Amino acid sequence: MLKRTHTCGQPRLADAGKTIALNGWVNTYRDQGRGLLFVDIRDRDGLCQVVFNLEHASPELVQQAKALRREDVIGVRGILRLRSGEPNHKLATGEVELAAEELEIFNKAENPPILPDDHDAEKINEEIRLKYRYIDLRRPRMQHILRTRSKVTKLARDYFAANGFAEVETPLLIKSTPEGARDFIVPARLHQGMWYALPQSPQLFKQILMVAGFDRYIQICKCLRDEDPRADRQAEFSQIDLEMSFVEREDVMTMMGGFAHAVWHDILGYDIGEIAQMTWQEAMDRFGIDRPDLRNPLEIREITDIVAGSEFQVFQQAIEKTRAGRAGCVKAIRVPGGAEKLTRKMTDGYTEFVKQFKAGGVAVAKFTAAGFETGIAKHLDPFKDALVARLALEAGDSVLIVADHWDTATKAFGELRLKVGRDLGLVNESAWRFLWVIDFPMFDWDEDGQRWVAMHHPFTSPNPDQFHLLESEPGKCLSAGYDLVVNGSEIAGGSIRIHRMDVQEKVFKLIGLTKEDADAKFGFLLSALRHGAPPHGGIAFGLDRLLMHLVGTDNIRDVIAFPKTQSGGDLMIDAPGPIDEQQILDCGMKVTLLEKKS
RNA sequence: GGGGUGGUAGCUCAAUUGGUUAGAGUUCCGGCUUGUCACGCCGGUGGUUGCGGGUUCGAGUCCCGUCCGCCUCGCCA
Repeated sequence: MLKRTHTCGQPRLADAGKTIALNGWVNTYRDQGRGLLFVDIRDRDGLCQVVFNLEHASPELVQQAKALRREDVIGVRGILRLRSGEPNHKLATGEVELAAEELEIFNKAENPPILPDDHDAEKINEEIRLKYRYIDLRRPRMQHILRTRSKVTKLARDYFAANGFAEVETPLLIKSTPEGARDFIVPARLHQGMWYALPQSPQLFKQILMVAGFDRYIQICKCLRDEDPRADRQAEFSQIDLEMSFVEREDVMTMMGGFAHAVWHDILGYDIGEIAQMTWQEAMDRFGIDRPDLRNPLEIREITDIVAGSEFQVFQQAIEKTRAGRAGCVKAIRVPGGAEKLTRKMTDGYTEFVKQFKAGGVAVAKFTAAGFETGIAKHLDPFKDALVARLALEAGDSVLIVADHWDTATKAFGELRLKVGRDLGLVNESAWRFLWVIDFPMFDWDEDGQRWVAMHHPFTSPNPDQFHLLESEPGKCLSAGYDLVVNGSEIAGGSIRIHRMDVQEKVFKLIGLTKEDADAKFGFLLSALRHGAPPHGGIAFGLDRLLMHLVGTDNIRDVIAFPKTQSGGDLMIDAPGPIDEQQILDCGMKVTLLEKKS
């Protein structure tokens, strides 16, 4: 085998005169005629031009070189030299070329369905790219992304090892749990009729590792949730998962903040500085979402108190609504300069936009020196002074208003705020805005189930000053949870956990788990908590989403080597697929598909 | 489960109101070409219009069903 002396991106002018050898793929070939043939050879770190001077070559070499085609895998040996023609400044190796004397064709390639070219890739159907992933991954962009991913995981292991963390693997075949996402399930051959579940996270195992005295644990692990994917969500995804003993909220946040600092510093050369903090309530009130994008300057203001006396039916009806113990509300966004920037077509579109979040629509008015104009101006005029003060209105602004249930108005406006910000170009796309969101409620009221559900997960502890509310006013009890948000995207989330059995039992009871259920599902946890559980807490970093930010993509499939489609398929291996009947029988089962409801 | 959108040559796209033999660029194949680098020039191959029905003298185009990709609501403790 003709083995390389350099990778394809390495040769430089300083190496000129040396005999070197390269291994790689034929990126392009440019046949100049009887005597001259250029081949760009590509490997993981770049391109190098190879030139064949065919007049002085053996007939075998001429024949082989002439037959080279894209994606053939070759080895070339020859003398590296300064290019005779103009240098190519687009290539790191652009000043030199390899004058080929020896060529070994390791493998001829069939005419490739797609070419691993970043220039083309943007246009190619992702479906084709996923089917031929082994070609798509040859692209410099994809190589860069997956190598960045590798750098991040190495950085995580180094950083946390230096801070006393031990990497421990937790099992993939575990038990289904009632709360949370749908589990992927696996039949248990040795216990016919029983099922394993694949983990949604190593949550309980890492807590038990704390009980087991490991003090500080980390794992870079796969988590699986059988829910529908999105552009930034896959059923199978990766976490940098950690847990610490003898800590309070701030200790975990400092540790994880330090890691975020190291990542942005080492990968992007960017100093993220001090990470700001905001309570969940403030985030919801000002931004309508628990992961505010602080690059967007628009803010939401509640004006329910101001317009409470309004005759306007829309306001009246909204305020009279109640749900989940919260009164309806009227909220407003001031859009600076909106009188000119927001067209009728845009604002009509906003009404359509918020309907997908169940809101009735968006009311609009312009504000000028003379007062409110257009839209619902006459319903706002009576409250002009108070509204100007609350919203800091200036002439030329527009006001967008949503009146509805609190949760509906909050959600709709939270999403609309992002859309308006994008539409008007108010978001500085190049900025990094980090934020810790803290003081989440412990529980959400579930109208359908008529019960409390854990907002984070049921092992989250109340904040130290909140324990007295746990039973008396669970809806007001705040948790010791924390989410790390960057540019409106949640990249990490965690909490201080409950380490006392009596507290854990109370929470289980509150979310409607009977003692029998709790024992059946989580008896091992309760037992562990009885046998010397230290105060502990942890956090998990979403590795895929982290990478999306670092490499600048809004498609999670770009940062996963072999991702799945929205229907959970792998287009390369054509999964999922059928299995042999014997495999099913081995599990003591037979399969009967139910009729699809029409 | 719902909403939206797309599927035509290996790839990226076009095809007027339902109307001739479904075109173009690129890849690929052949020829030419000694300094190209998205090489260039000439010629050629290449089609189950996702799949299955239907309407029609005639369907890429209209209708019904179905599969697949993407975006999204629900969902994602």
